[in-house]
Amino acid sequence: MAATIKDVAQASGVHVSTVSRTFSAPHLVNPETRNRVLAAAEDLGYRPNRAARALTTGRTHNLGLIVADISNPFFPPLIKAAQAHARTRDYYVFVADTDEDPQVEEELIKAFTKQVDGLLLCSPRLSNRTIERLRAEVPFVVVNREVKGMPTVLMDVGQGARLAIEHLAGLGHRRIALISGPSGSWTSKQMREAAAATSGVDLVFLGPNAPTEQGGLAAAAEVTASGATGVLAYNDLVAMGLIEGLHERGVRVPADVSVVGVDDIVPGRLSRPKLTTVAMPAAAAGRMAVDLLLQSVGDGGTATLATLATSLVVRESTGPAPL
Amino acid sequence: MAATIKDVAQASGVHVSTVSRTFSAPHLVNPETRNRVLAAAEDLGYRPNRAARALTTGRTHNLGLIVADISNPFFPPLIKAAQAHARTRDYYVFVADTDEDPQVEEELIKAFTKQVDGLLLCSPRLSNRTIERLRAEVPFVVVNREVKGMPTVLMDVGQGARLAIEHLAGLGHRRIALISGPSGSWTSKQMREAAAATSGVDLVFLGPNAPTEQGGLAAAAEVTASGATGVLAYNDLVAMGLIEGLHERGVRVPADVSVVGVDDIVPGRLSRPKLTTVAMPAAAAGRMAVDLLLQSVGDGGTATLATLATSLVVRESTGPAPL
DNA sequence: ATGAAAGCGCTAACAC
DNA sequence: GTGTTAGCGCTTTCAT
Repeated sequence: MAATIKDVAQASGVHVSTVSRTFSAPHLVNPETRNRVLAAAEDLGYRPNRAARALTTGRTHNLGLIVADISNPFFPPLIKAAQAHARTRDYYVFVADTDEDPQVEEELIKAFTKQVDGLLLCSPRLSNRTIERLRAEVPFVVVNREVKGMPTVLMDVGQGARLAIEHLAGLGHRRIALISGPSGSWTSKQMREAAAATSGVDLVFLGPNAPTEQGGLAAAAEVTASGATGVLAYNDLVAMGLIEGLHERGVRVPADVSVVGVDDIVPGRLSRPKLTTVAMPAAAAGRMAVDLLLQSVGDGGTATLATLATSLVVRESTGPAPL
Repeated sequence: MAATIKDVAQASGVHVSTVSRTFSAPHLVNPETRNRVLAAAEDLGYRPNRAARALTTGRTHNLGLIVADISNPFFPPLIKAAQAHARTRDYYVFVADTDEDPQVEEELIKAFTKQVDGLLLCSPRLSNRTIERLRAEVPFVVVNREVKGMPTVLMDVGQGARLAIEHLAGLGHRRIALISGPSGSWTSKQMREAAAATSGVDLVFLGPNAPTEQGGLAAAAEVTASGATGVLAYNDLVAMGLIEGLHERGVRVPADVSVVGVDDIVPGRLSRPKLTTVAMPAAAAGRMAVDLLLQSVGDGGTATLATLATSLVVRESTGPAPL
């Protein structure tokens, strides 16, 4: 059995409360006793039981992060940034993957409840109603989706989509296809609306599609059939899959069709052709989300909305429209 | 405040122990009372506090999974498989990323302690000695590394490396470069030893290298300088970076040099040329690790060693040696 | 500066 | 079948 506070108290000849103080309010205890306690603790390999501590304090100093698909390269930078940032605030973040399953997502939220002080919901697949209901159990901040009355971190894909389409239009493309993601996706909706607001180009909407390489691969046929020479894909994974699919059909990128992705994931920077993309500030979003969450944990939940700007990174997958 | 067991007891006119039983041993309570309790619980939105429960039972029904770099595509399938498998056993797994930092790794282990029943250490960067010491605090199973006296899941990279080199040799390559990973890597060592045991080829050892695309990119110069026409890279990421670096120098793959990776990550299946690679059974390893951990949690820790076979997947990045 | 005692939410004997 | 009583490991008044 691991040593408990009692063992340390006994070994150092003081009462448990003194041991407790030594760890949570060292300044309140006589340096001499403190050293004795510390020595005994060291000796026994004692570490405070965080779960037990949480039971009395109501604070676990843990944060949970729930993500739909950990294998999407978009998330790791967000996760890492969140973890690193939380650490500076003396918090740990534990991650769980829902595998895109709303039911699993709900279960995970419940499993996390009471073991964390708050939850980061990244691109949640749950309905707004469910999210609002679950909210009573544990503080949330939602990333990449708008849920009213809740702290939220958004990345301005609408702006990014606009940039991308202007870039394509500037290159002479007159017919542009938009490949959307999963049907309920907030991001897709934003992109669609932003695209619809631009003028001077012919828009065709394709999808819905799986937000993966497979989804992009599958969309290749539709794209060629659409007659579009420019494509804005739901995300980089889709864009890369699409490029592959186009390649298989003998369509060259960017000579025949230009494609731009969204996210700016690492593989897109190393693929051939290197992907032109709307860069999402994933790391900044992770940090911001932690900040909002900690703040909301502290004050009981102000519904701040943070919107982060996006930018366009032009690389090799876009070029002049064919004549 | 969320409802506690006491509230439910009060609301349903029974004692807390009865409420407790309705949740942890329903068959021991009269169906009638049970329903009354359940109704009250439902009504108050009560859910047992898992942390408090753990305090008395000693079982959290959580598992922790610690990984060096969550952005390496090798891990997500392992993580997902572990999670899914654990769920069937009524366990949840929470993930943390050490960012390749041993110090962070140790901190995370300590943070997890007492909040999980056991830990999955994937490709740990800690020294064996530290791992053995920390082991007293929480049960481990180690994946992708040999630590004596501890439950371990290994993938037989040695065998895979042999396969890869034979494949290359069969293609006529006489000079083969081996790009190793981080200096302390167990995997690198296995590969090196297996390679050294093969005959009939000229081996050159390159590295150590970062286990990432950047590492591969950086190794391109060494590879061309080495005069090798065949390369076995530490992992797929390195292989892909290398191919990119080779491409930048005008070296064609596989026409001029053949490269094989290790892992069989998804991006490698979609890159150009599609990567020939040693497939690691990541999902199976995840499931196996959970099994071993749960078993070791149950019986106090038998040090089973599971070694999973690897195989060679030949795709497009390898071809006949140039004349 | 330290001790005593109550209690966080829950389970687990042990009675009845 | 259900209530009673401890107690898990820790923090936190309140005394002293």
